[in-house]
Amino acid sequence: MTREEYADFLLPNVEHDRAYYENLYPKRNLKEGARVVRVAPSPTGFVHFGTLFQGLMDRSLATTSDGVFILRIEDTDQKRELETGIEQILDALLVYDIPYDEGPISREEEKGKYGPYIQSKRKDIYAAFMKDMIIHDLAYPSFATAEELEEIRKFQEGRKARVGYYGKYAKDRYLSMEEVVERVKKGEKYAFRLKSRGDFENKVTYHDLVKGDVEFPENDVDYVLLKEDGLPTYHFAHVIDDYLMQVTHVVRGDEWLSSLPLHLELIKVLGLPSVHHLHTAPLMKEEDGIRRKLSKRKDPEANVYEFKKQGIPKEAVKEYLMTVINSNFEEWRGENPTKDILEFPISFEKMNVSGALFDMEKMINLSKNFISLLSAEEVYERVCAWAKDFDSHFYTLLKENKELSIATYQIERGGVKPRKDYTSFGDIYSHTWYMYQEAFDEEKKNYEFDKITDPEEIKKILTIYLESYYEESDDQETWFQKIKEMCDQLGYASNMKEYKQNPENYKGNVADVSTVLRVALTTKSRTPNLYDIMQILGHEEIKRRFDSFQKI
RNA sequence: GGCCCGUUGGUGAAGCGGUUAACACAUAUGCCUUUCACGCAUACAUUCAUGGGUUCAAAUCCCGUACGGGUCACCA
Repeated sequence: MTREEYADFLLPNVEHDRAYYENLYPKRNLKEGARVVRVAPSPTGFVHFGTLFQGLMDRSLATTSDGVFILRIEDTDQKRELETGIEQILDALLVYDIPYDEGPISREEEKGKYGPYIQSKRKDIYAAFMKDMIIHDLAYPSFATAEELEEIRKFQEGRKARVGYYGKYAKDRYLSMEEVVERVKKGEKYAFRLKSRGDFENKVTYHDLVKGDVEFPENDVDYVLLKEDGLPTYHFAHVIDDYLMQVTHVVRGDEWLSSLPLHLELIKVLGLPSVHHLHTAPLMKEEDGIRRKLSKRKDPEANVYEFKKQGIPKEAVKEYLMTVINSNFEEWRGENPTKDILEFPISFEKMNVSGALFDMEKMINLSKNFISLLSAEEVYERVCAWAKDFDSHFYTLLKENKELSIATYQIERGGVKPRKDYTSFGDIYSHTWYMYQEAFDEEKKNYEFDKITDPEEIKKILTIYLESYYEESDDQETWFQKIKEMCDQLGYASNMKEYKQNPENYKGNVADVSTVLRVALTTKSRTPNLYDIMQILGHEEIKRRFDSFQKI
């Protein structure tokens, strides 16, 4: 039996050979230095923050070098696959506006000439490569069951030996073709393993673009490459895909660093051109004094959907991500406040090596700043889009009160010192509900009177103000002048400096009186400019709110 | 346990043999102000995990230790 016949026997019905696929894809015609990168999530749960992190990094790396950004779905684990996993990934990249040049656009359709981009559709390709490996005696079928592997492990642990299927422990690598054929014919199940030629005693160094020089022993473990179900493991699949898709830079989380020796051996043994690697540190979370990776299971903030739900603008999320990816981003942003985030010259050297703590405060700050720079109309558009999905009550309010909403967002917006009190779109209602008549009547009111709390005094101020001083057509200066006049009449200081010098001469000051008006109208002691609020509410509504207060 | 990687303020970090150890977020105080937010000002690492070495000189180079993280699957 020749090795070719042997390979045919083990992998029948494989339509094409390795060379066929190698000639199938045209060589990419890119300019010098162009980077071809890919993000390769597996559809096994909600979309992790890390996927977005890597997606943005890849998009940036590709864009700044006139390269290509590929989305590839790694769905070779059928047990863990989620039904809507692929859709969620596609949706997340769409929502966060991280476009890819090649990849699936739905479960059936895709764009790009180097596909398929969903690994489960590439089964034949992996089989073709495996067949080639069998012919060249680089891999072998292994019948080892989970129980047998467990036994080997226990034995190794008992002797304090390194665990794993390697060297003399890898019994099946010594099987003859005849023995294999016999066992296969008996119906025994098998997977394909690498026939490693590495030597653990041999140290090699590799230059990772993020981690720098890394030294480790050669791989000598016969890892499974093709599983019993015919699907490849990650190690086998990504090496072949990255080769066929002509990826130049493998960007991935640093949990992969320890399997780099295996990947380097595969690349070498298959005779593939070398690629650059970037092993990036994960986002961490600190809890009870210990740091750990942001976890899908335990941390809601690891789910990208959470940010959408909270109403944090996608731009702010990306800005935050970029500050973690390259720490000099903020400096650049300071100098280029209006440029597209993808114009930032991202660099390998600046990528963080250790693993940053996820900082929600920082993200909120970025969100706040971003929202403060939008126009009132933009805020309205965005908050509507958010409320449509997450707050139907607010959504109807917004739709029925477009002018009023925009006028409200206009308060202290624009100019060099824009107001920054909205931390997210989800936060806006709590700052603005009192502007809507309907909401004002519905909400449970907790009047936050501060200095002046005597109900009779408050009622007196409101009555006198409305009867003798309030004039809707007044400009802000006149409006305030009149409040001051009222203060003088009622024994409150109209001049703050004077009041500070001799507080005992007065019942209170103009700030205290303003607070009474503010609270009576909004229930809150802290609001944006009161004059603007009163202009928007209008005479009638002001009177209505004052009157309703008189009854309490 | 083996093998890798890391350690500069509360957080992200700049720093690449000689610096008052940048900057941003957070925190505190003050100023401004009709409230709040904004803005402005000031404060916050007597020291770069730790011990030793090299050097005229170390956060920066070397070695050890401690601590933290990752990984040791027919999961990715």
